[in-house]
Amino acid sequence: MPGHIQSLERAAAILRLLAGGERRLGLSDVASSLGLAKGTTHGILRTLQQEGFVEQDPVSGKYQLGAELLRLGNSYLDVHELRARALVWTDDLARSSGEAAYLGVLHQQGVLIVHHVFRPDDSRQVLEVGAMQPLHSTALGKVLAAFDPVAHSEAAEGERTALTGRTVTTAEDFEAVLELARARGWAADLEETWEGVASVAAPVYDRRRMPVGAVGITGAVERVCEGTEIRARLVAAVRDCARAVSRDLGAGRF
Amino acid sequence: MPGHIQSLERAAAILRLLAGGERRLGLSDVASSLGLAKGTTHGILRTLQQEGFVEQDPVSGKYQLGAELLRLGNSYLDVHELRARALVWTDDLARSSGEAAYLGVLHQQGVLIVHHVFRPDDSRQVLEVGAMQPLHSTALGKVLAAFDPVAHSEAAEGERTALTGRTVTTAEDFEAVLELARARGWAADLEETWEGVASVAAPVYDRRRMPVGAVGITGAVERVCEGTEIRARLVAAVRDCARAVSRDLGAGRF
DNA sequence: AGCTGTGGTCGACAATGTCGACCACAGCGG
DNA sequence: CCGCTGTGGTCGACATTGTCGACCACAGCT
Repeated sequence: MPGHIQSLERAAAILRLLAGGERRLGLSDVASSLGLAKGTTHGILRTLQQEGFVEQDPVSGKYQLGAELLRLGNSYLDVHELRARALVWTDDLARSSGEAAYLGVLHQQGVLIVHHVFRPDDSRQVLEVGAMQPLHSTALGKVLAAFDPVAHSEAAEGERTALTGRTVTTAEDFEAVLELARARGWAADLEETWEGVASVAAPVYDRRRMPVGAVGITGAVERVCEGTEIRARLVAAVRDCARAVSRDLGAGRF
Repeated sequence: MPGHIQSLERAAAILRLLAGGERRLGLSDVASSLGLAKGTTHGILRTLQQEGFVEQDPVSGKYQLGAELLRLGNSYLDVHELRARALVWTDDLARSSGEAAYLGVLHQQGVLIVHHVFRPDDSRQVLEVGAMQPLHSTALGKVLAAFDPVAHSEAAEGERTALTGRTVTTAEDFEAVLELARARGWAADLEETWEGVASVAAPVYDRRRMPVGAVGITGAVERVCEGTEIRARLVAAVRDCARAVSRDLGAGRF
């Protein structure tokens, strides 16, 4: 049995390394970072380059990620059934709530944003599709951790770094937060990830009633909150959206 | 010399195959499509799955692209210098022109959209970042083919399929179109790709004065055109934007 | 010049990935 | 109900394939 293909694992490690570092990396950097021989690293990089997964700056010789990854990532979105179903509903959610709407799924130890609808005003906003958010501090992450067992263990085992003064970091407090989310059917993030920013999210279920993702909205705490709580109207809008997407996926009535 | 790593090339072929087909593919489909033994294919797929590049539907056993590709594709955008410089200028372009703005680069035989600013109204629009456009019929593609020698040979060798009745397909006509683009410094697409849709684009240069991409706008022909020509105001806006981005990249004055 | 770094090449060696037969299971039709 | 045919998946022998580390050419500093 060819357990796992070594060269592929190494290629993946190289890609992740290039994705992590802000700027381009040289051949020697890559080789030493992964503990590989230069020749080996060069062979992998050359092949990755030929396939378009990696590009090389002709003058400096440094390597960076390639365009083919963007194209394939886009194709991933096309195939994604959850995202396809959620497109129209999240659009309505952003419109009715007046805030940016997000759709996230569990990926490794975080939430991967697979859809993002801009807040419906003319402000300049950057698209966050493909970005990762922490499980322990965001509304999307808490929802996943509360309702998806896999996400729960990832969140429990992972580190809970304090991103603001309000971030929940201890295991007991975090479990209490998840318990509350399970009881209420939704989760909130009150300046626990970014100062001045709050979010609400609710789970999306598939036809087997298994949680497959979370939808939510994020916005300035002054707009999203009323006192120390999320505005009830927004909570209702998010939950309605999550139910609508779940129904589209075949989860039936609740 | 380890020419090219076979297993990596095969893995890339599998990913492209999965990206091409609309729906998920089974192990046997993949193996027969690529002419590989099932065992070999399974080994590659298993590794790709472990690395997150491929996901497997637990019930049907079919394979599809994985979330890690989206994450890496997003990282590619972060590193992309051209895109980073263009962010603010394309935003202004969309605002001043009232149309959707695009930034594209050459990738294989087409234009890869690396940035897309929605038309500034409340209509529902789908993000096209990561999508590909043809070189021979779109304004972005013509600009690249006219100014970038590599793009030119790709376009000349590639097939020019007629997407509408107005698509330029013969080699002579196409070269004339490119000559016009070089003379004017910009290119147009008057319903040559989609019925009722027109676009304008201009080239972006880097610090070595080499063309590295193209910016442009796309919109309904009634709004973008005046008679049989693009509105002069929009052409000027696109060219200004292209110059601004080029200047940001260090191309200096023209 | 000479040093030290870079990316890149080469060839020997064996670890590695490949192949094709084989297995367990599921769905279908007789 | 039972084989048939399809699926995804496993296994072990074989040799192809990728790996290693020394080596090369070049560039930028001392």
